[in-house]
Amino acid sequence: MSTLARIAVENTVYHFDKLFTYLVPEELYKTVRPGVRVTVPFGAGSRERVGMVFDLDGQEGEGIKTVLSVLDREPVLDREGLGLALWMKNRYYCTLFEAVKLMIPAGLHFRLKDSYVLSAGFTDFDRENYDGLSWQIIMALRSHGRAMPMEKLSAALGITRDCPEFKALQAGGVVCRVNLAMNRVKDAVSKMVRPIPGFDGRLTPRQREVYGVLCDVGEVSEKELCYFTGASPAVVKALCEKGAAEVFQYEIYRRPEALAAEEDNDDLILSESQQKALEELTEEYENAREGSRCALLYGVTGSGKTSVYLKLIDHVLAKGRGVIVMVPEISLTPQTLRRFQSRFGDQVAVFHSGLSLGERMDEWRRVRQGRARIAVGTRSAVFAPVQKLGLIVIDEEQEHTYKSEASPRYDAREVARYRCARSDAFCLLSSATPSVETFHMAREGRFRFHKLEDRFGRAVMPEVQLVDMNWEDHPGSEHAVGMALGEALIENFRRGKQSIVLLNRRGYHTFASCRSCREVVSCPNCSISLTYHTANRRFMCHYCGYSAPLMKKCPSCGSEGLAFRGLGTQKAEEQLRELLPKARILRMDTDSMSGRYSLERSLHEFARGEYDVMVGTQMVAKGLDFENVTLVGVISADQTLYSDDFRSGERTFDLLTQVVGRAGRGRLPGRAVIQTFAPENPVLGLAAKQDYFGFAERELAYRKAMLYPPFVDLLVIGFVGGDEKLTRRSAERFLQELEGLARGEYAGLPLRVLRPSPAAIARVSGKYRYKLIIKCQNGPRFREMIARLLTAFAGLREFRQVTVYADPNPNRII
DNA sequence: AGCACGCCGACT
DNA sequence: GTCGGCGTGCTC
Repeated sequence: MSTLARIAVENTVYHFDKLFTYLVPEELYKTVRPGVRVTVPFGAGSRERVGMVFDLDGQEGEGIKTVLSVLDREPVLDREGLGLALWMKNRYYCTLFEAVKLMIPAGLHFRLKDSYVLSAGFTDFDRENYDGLSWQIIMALRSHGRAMPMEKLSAALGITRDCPEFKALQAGGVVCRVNLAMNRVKDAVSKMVRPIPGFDGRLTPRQREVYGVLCDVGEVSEKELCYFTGASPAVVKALCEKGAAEVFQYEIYRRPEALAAEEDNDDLILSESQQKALEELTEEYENAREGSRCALLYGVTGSGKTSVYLKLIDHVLAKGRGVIVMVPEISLTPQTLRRFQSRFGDQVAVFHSGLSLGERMDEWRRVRQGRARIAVGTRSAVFAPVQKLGLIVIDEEQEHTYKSEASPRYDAREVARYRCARSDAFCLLSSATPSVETFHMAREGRFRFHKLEDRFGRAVMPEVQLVDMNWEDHPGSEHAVGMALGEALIENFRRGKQSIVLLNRRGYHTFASCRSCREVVSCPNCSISLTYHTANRRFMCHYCGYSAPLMKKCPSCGSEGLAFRGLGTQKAEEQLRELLPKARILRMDTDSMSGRYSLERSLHEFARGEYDVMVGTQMVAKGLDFENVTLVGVISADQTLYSDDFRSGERTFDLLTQVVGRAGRGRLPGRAVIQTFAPENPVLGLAAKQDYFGFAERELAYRKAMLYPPFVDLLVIGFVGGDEKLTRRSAERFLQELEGLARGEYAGLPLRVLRPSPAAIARVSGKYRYKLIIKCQNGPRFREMIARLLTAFAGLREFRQVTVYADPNPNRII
């Protein structure tokens, strides 16, 4: 009979994180189970912390402490979730509790508040024995009754944790410290009432009336019952006491989005190629053997990939299994959601960053209890506690948003594959422009490749025109819209059709530079220029949040000649208005779409034809489906090409393909005009031809030659510190240690390490950043070596002021 | 990241 | 002879 439990503890740091063994006291035998959270004493001061029970094993040993309390009645994680946390620690160099936190909605997180009470045996209420402040503390605690959080004590008496009188009271055993586990959000419960049928006892007229209503409706909330009958809660109470009704707690599920009014009962009609893909996928889903639990659905924009997987989901649900659908943030539009909700109704739970804590918690519970069997959402939806998982769909799998850029730096696509392997589920990647990594795997036969090469219905691929802006009259001048695009926009407007204009991200920034000293206005804390925001008339730093009001004089030389460069969406909107004075123009960017529902409303209005032109940043490029859009314009295609990152070609191709794909989705043919200063660039040429395969071959050849993924795995080690020299030396030292291990104990691992160098943005928030790029094969032995290095490095006193982190397969090299 | 332990200097 | 500075090491 085991009395030990192995527990992951919160707020540990990577280099000493592990499962800690605790003794389970007899009175907690029944409640301490894997997957429940407990509080445990931790560290030299045995301060109370939250922990997650992983298992009931453990080795008896020196200095084992005892579990203090249990926080959950029911496990919040199952065996699979616990296994996933262990896997994530190993793979992403995070702590176990960090991984655990990802799988539990924030609304269920506990925060321990340190609080104080008078000691149980304390009776010495003799004022003479205390100084003024001590007496005030005693009185405050006595009148409060319950445990009093430190913040309340501070607010009431102005004391701090380490004020001498307060410490003395603790040392003297008068006051003792306890911890309150606070849930961040209250449970969304309401008092429900239901009748006990066939009651024939005596009732007052009022009670009889209420009982009648209750029998008609069945279950209602007490509030509603009183509202409809005009009775008071006292009547309900009386009914319960007489045995005519009973009350129970019911969780109200707050739905993130209202269900669509129009029901989609029509069965989807698939084209021949969709039907073929569906049949193959269904067959594969049923007969998948070990190792082929993944497939790629490649389909050109507008080919109807969603319809295929909606049908596949039908099949999976019919077999009694659950589904996760991941979509990139950018295309989690109300349009997409509505398709799922109108088809699957309440079975769908939604997860994304726009939900409130309570909403996310409610959705999580519905999934955990099996009341919703489809989880739709962004990156974090991969952790949804779907029961009997049968399928994970990753829509637009190449999107960078699936990789977390903050710790734990997990990749939701990898987590998806891991979960599928564990649950014997099927993983479907879907895209019009698969990442070259995925394309490579499919081509190597690692998983099957299904193609939809034609647009759905009668729609055809748009005709694309690449315009060389070097021949425009005023190259690089204020005029964003060139002749060809301008004429196309006018023509399209004249024909009563809608247009979408994309302004590429980089060009969207407006920065200022001085006409006399040429200095660019930049952030004092970061090595980056400040961006001017018209909305608040301030210069802002997108990295550290620094901002400064619009200035007249140049901050470095003091002359009054600041010139604004770059083109913002507002500027583009103005130019479009000049060009098309009668057109109704909708500007879409994060500034104008800040409200929670303004995006949805704008899209709806655009769909209804209340606008002629939509202009915006990347948010107009993806996922939108309007059949009256027949023209797409790209103001400057080059910007993403110039970043010196190995994925820049891929990002450009993806963006252009996606935005071009917005045109001609209905019956009318579409066209696209792409403006560029580098028309000879092969990536642009291939994008204009919509030749994904040509692009992928070319890109793979480049990746192979330069030794980039998928031919190697990348691991970037980041170093951040306040002192530049020290930060650089820490990177050099890490390299030295790495070389030691790689030549010694870990000899033979395929490895290539680039010399440490400053990050692309060398300084952020006043801290210097260096990086070490490791090209490797990310296997268990390699990870073990890195884990050892990270642990050892944390022990080096010399570099205490430098923080180190490891980022496997980053989106971009910092 | 805390927190205690321990080894040196300034004080009653 | 003791209190407390912070440098060093551990966390069941």
